[in-house]
Amino acid sequence: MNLIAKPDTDPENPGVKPPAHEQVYRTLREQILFGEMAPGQAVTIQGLTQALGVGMTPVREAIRRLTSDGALVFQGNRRVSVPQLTISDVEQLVYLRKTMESELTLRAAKRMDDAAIANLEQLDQRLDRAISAGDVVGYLTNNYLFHAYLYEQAQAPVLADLVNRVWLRFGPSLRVVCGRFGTQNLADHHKEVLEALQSGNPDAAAQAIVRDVEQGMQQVKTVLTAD
Amino acid sequence: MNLIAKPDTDPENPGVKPPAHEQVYRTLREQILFGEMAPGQAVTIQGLTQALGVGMTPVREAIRRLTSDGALVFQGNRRVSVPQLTISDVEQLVYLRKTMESELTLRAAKRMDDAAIANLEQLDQRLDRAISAGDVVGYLTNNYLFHAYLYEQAQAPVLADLVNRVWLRFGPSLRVVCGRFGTQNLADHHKEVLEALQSGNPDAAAQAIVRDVEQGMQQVKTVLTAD
DNA sequence: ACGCCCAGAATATGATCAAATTATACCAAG
DNA sequence: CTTGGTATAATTTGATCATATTCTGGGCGT
Repeated sequence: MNLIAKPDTDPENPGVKPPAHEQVYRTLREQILFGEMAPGQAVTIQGLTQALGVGMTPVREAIRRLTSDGALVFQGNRRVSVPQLTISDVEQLVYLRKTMESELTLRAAKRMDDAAIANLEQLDQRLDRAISAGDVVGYLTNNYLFHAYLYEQAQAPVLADLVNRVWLRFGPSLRVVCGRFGTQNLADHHKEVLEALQSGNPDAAAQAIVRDVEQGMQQVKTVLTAD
Repeated sequence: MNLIAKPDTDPENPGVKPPAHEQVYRTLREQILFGEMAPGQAVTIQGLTQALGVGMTPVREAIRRLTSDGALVFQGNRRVSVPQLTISDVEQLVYLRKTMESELTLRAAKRMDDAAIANLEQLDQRLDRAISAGDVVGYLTNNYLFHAYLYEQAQAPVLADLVNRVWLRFGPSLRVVCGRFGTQNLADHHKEVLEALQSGNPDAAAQAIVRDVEQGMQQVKTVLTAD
């Protein structure tokens, strides 16, 4: 075994360098999740090879994964684009989010200790700061991180995986919501979630998440019907 | 021998030839779904290029889609293999199947007319013939087709898409179930579903599907604990 | 308006490089 | 002398790129 220091500067997983197609996937995924791509926007392979400075094979693989995730859609002929949600889509996503995210919250609440709850509270404070500053990308990022950390505590990777897939579908639409309402008017129910966790009431936490989902998705539906 | 269907003999969409990566994806997907691949089995890119007679780029894209589906898993290093389910995985899949498939059945039952119910009954009869003949692949195929046709009637593509993803996860394990129990002992609750549909009782149909899911998943869990 | 032609983009292959697993040889200990 | 382990060599496999081919879509001419 070689114990000599490696010139690898990966902060998260030292010694392991993710392949290019993995990096391209993560980059595009974040751009979609945090509203840097608009619904209906076309995505071309050659455009991404130039923008990201990699070959086309990694780009192709990333696009395949994202289409399988529902984050991108085939446009019949061989074009892909960011999906535009219909009312029916949103209504199905609401059902999925309510059932799966409440279940995840229930499981997480039964497992979280004080340190984990404190971590979650810290994430929510960052979210509040982003809202106060009117930072749209910061809002979307920290809102996602809040939910993702909560669901990670449930120790249910299969469920969490599907929820992530669902989030990828309405990510681009969230950006449109912020553009219409602004970050100031985006009240959430995270405080209720935290209070329920601190008082050891899993059912109350799950119900608060359901309210959070309903309120957020209602805004998406409002923006869609406005077109 | 080329394992991929010829483009000229495409039965579904005449005149349109799907690209190679799409055909590779469908081929592998069916092999996983219908038990032609064993849990834990390694999947190599170069092996598939030779077996399917195509280049490596289409194979890579198909593998990326399948890993995103959860039908294949990264093995830490850059190898992929057919996943081996844990008890926790199965338990999460049970929750997902019960909530999503009962919802889909509910929606389908409210929409289906007599012709659609007759089609479903015909699919169930084919399933019975496969069981009588001891045809394992025929059983798995027709069982999938029964559920897939039912859920398709719900006109809820987002929900149906996620259910498909869930099925891909336990597909390989179903083959093991058949190997242990044989097709003769695989009672299902399809007749109850059909009766509920014919008598116009959506709730009863959904409850019958829940029983079908519970019974099938119980067998998977039994096989897993036997190891 | 209809059909043909051309530019551009996507598909697919093979070649090349890098990483990992397997095989082999060598050394040491019992 | 055999056996266990480790280090090294060889083969297999994965990752990436550059290139050739095919197809879609728009523009031009009739």
